[in-house]
Amino acid sequence: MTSRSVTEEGQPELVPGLVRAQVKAARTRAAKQAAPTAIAPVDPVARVLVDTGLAHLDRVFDYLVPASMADEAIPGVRVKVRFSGKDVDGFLVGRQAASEHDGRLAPLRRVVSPEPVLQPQVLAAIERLADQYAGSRGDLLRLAVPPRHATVEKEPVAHTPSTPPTAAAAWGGAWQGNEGGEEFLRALAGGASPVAVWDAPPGLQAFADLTVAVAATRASGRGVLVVVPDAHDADRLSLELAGLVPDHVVLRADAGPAQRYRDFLAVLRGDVQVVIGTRSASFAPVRNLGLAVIWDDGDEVHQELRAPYPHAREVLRARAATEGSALLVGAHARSTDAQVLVRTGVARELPLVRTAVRSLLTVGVAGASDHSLERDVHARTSRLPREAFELIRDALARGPVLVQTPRQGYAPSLACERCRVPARCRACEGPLRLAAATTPPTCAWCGAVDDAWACRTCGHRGLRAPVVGEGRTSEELGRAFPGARVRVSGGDAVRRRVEDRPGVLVVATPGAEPVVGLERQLPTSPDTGYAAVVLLDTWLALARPDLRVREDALRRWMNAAALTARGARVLAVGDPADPTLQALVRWDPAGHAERELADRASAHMPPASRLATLEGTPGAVDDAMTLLAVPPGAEVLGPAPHGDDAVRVVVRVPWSSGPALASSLGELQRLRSARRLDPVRIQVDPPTL
DNA sequence: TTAACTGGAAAA
DNA sequence: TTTCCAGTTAAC
Repeated sequence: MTSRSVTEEGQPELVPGLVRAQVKAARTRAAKQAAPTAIAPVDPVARVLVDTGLAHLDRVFDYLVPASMADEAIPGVRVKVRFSGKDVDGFLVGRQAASEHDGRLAPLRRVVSPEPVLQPQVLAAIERLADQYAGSRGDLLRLAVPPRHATVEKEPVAHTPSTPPTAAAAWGGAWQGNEGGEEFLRALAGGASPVAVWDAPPGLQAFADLTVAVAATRASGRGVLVVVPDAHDADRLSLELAGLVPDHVVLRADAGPAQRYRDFLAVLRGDVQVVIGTRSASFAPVRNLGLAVIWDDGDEVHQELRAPYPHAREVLRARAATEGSALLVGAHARSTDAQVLVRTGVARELPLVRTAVRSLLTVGVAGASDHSLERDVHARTSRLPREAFELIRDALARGPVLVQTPRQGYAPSLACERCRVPARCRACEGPLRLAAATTPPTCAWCGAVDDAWACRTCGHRGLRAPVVGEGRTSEELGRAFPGARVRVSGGDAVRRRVEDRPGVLVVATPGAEPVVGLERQLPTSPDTGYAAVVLLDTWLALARPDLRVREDALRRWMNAAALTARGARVLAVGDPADPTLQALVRWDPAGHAERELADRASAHMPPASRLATLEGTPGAVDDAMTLLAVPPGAEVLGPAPHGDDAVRVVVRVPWSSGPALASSLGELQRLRSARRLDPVRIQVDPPTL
């Protein structure tokens, strides 16, 4: 106060810089109060989605647009606004002439960037997903819009002229393996938007078909978004697309923030209209989206791990529905979720042409039943029935051979040799393991050594190792086929490619199977691929106590079998009477999905029924359940202990009550947030329990 | 962060 | 009944 007046009077200052700054600030403040900022002449009200992190405030709030921001404050831009005393981030989602709000409106503080990063179509999909997953728009926005990178935004736009769509003449021969395939293509090319479940034929040609579907959509002037499980698939598809649709981009989740934002802007600005990527790409703002594709939707990596845990298939479904685009759910093995789309009439199916499959490969089962194990010396010593041994030996002479062996840790690692009951620790019931071939069995939990183990069920003293890692399998196979070059892929040493030559024996865990051919090279013909594929220990893949074991096992087997060359043989080692193995032998993805769905229906399990989980401290979950208005016909299971001092409740409803359940859960989240209750983690449609 | 609102107790 | 205060709630 005194120092200010001193300055006004022009007398000497003690701290000149500081005093001058204070005076300046005071004058600015005064000026602001005297002349309130001018408001934009047209549509002065901005609708803003404010990121408060609070579920009950997850909606738009109105702000005034200062005249200075009139041109930049367009729908989709990031803004800063004052919200209950704090500066918070938000997205401007609309402009209008007036507000419904009867209080005073605060002005926008700042338009953070002129880029309209939140496109209205993407917002529409987010609204839908927020309802479906009882989640907040804010959480979904974090998944949909990458963090801003100012430097990248200022980079000059490299304008590459878009390549004209390819002529239909180049599509000959594609989609012959599926009933209704050509019709689907014609619909895409003609600008229509079919929704289809595609049973992709085995062989490396599936991505060639996919490429043609992309080209057909481009020919109608529309954009395409393809979501694949991992970066290897993205690279392979990108390679396939290079010929027909060179103008595409691969969005990489593992790229740095700058590259991610650069690619995002290229898509946003319409520089590229064909996008490939993993699940985080499912929100990419592709211009004039004509086709959304999810490849291998049964792969668990399509499940988002951040709230509200949307599945990429559901994100693409929302995108296709709100943008009126086509949707293709494609895989070698049909998921039960895809089957629901078929069953409910949402999607038409593109089933396999039986004769086409028969010309591509033959599948057999080598019975490793107890009976044949006793007769077959090979099976006893190396888990490899004679039939499999002979197939590998013969096929190695023609080309590379793939042996798929279940991943370590699928099941307890030691079991009774005779009755196969898992071996457990006498002290703590933990699973027994072998650290090395020469050490005695040791408990994986408490470390107790048990060198005098005997089976508690049958008294037998012999142990077998049902889960043999790819390391030991490769040793065994190396001994069985001394001339072969053994290549191992799995764990953290995944091999993408393997050379196309006879004598190469690949041992891989499910999902880590290398593709035959060179890294930057397309399959040269339908004859590229493994000469044979052997699936070991199939009973083990079916032994997991998981709701989706069967569909997951068939998916992993079919994906491995699909890497074969035309005319190859596939042999599964397992029980010939098992229905899932029979579906593999008949190559019947649709029938298996239908039977699995029927089983789930009779067991009231998803996706035939729909469920949601609520997790949290016992008190929080209890409060939540009191507040939750469950729809009629709902069953509440639990609470059951879940992790350290947390419990979980499962709410199950008939399929038709899914939306009602989601809406009750959304209401619950808003109520909880408004009352500041302890957090509860809610997951709608969790893939497994 | 803060203004507006609520409800209960004290003052009139 | 009015006034005051503390705690709660909405938040543009």
